[in-house]
Amino acid sequence: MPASQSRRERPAKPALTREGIIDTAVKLMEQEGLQRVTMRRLAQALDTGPASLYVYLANTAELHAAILDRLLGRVDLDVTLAGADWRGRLDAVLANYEEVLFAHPALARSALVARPAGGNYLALLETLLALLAEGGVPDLQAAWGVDVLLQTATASAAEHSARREDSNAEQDWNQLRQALAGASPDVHPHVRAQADNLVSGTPAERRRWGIDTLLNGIQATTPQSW
Amino acid sequence: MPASQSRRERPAKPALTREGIIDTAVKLMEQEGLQRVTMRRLAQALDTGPASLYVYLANTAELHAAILDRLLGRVDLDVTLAGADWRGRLDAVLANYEEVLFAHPALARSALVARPAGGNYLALLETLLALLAEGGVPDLQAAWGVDVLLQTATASAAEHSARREDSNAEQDWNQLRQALAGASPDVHPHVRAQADNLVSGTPAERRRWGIDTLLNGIQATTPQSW
DNA sequence: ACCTGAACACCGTTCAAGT
DNA sequence: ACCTGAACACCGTTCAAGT
Repeated sequence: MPASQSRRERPAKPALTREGIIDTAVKLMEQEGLQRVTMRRLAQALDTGPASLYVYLANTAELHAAILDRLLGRVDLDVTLAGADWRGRLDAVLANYEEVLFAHPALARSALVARPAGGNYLALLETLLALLAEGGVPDLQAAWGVDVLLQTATASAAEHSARREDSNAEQDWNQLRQALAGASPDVHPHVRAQADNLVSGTPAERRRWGIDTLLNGIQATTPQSW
Repeated sequence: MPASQSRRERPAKPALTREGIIDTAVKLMEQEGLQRVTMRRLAQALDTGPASLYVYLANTAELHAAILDRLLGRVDLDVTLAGADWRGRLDAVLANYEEVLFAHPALARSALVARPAGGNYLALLETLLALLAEGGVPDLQAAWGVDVLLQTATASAAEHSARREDSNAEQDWNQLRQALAGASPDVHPHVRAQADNLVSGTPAERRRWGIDTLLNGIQATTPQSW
């Protein structure tokens, strides 16, 4: 019996690869949330020490970016809504993008800062640019527009998913409602008058309006116009 | 000599108060950055143990929220640009808001998730709502609009300041430029064609266009229109 | 009521040494 | 080249005990 087979308590430990590490990281995130995907825990899941991961990943930020790009692969870019025009399809893609991020607030937050540069992000950009082109949006406006569209969708996902996950975020929200409703009509007349409007609408309604607003603005606003 | 004066190596240790703690936290942040404002370091700066802070603050998130509201007090809401219309003034307020957040990327990031409910935030909302009202923007559109305007400004600050602070974020950016420029004309034709446009413009130009785009959209888009 | 020492249960990252 | 044990320098939060 060769020495390599003498101890077989666990399934053969697979060789470390960047892909394999990220696979495990995604699984770990799905089971325990991104906040549990630390270098140490990930190493433990891979049956090694944390130092080993630094052969494949420069730091935690790079790990999170890699996880994000993996997740972006789940966004359905081939939405074929029967009879939907380009706006309807663009809305569907962004809604789906938000849904994917919605499951992982911390990831959405990191997406706002560390732009992914992976293949799946490129594919998402391509789809959005194609839809804007189909809608006759001039090139530069479309290019700058996708940025704002994605930024809004990402921020939205970060906010709403955090509100669901952290009980603190929900408390913050209630505190804000109270502060708005209790605003003095003398000091903050507009806030007071608009207290209800400021918190009205479902997340879906807000998103829908936000995207529509952005699209209307993007179509109407030439960068050189001022 | 009373016992209370027998040891006087350091200036009399001031009694802990929430305000005092946050004062110290803001100073600490200015000197060493938000990432250094931990419960432990803050306690050290206050010449006490970390457990003492939990009498006044429920957790680190609450600490960061309090710091944020303090900083919001520095946004100049009385911009009186000679001859500027409401749009010009709104742009100035948001530019100033971004500047204030720009100095502290981590804070900008937290602002996206934990909405501040303090007095300074209320004052900012009031100013923005007043400017939109002056511009004749219908109430509901104005209420939903300030949200998107602030969200965009916040996300923008978070992104650009992170790029300045983390050398990693700058690397990410360069990687993205490369990925865009190197996109295959067959697989990602729109991305390839728009590679330059996607990264063109200064942050200021982008912000200006973004706000203008948003305002045009907000004015043109009724929530009930679909 | 307010404050705190000490502990619990963790982190990221580096580096010299091994294979 | 790849991998790792061990260490360095930290974290947030709790809780029993003190004043």
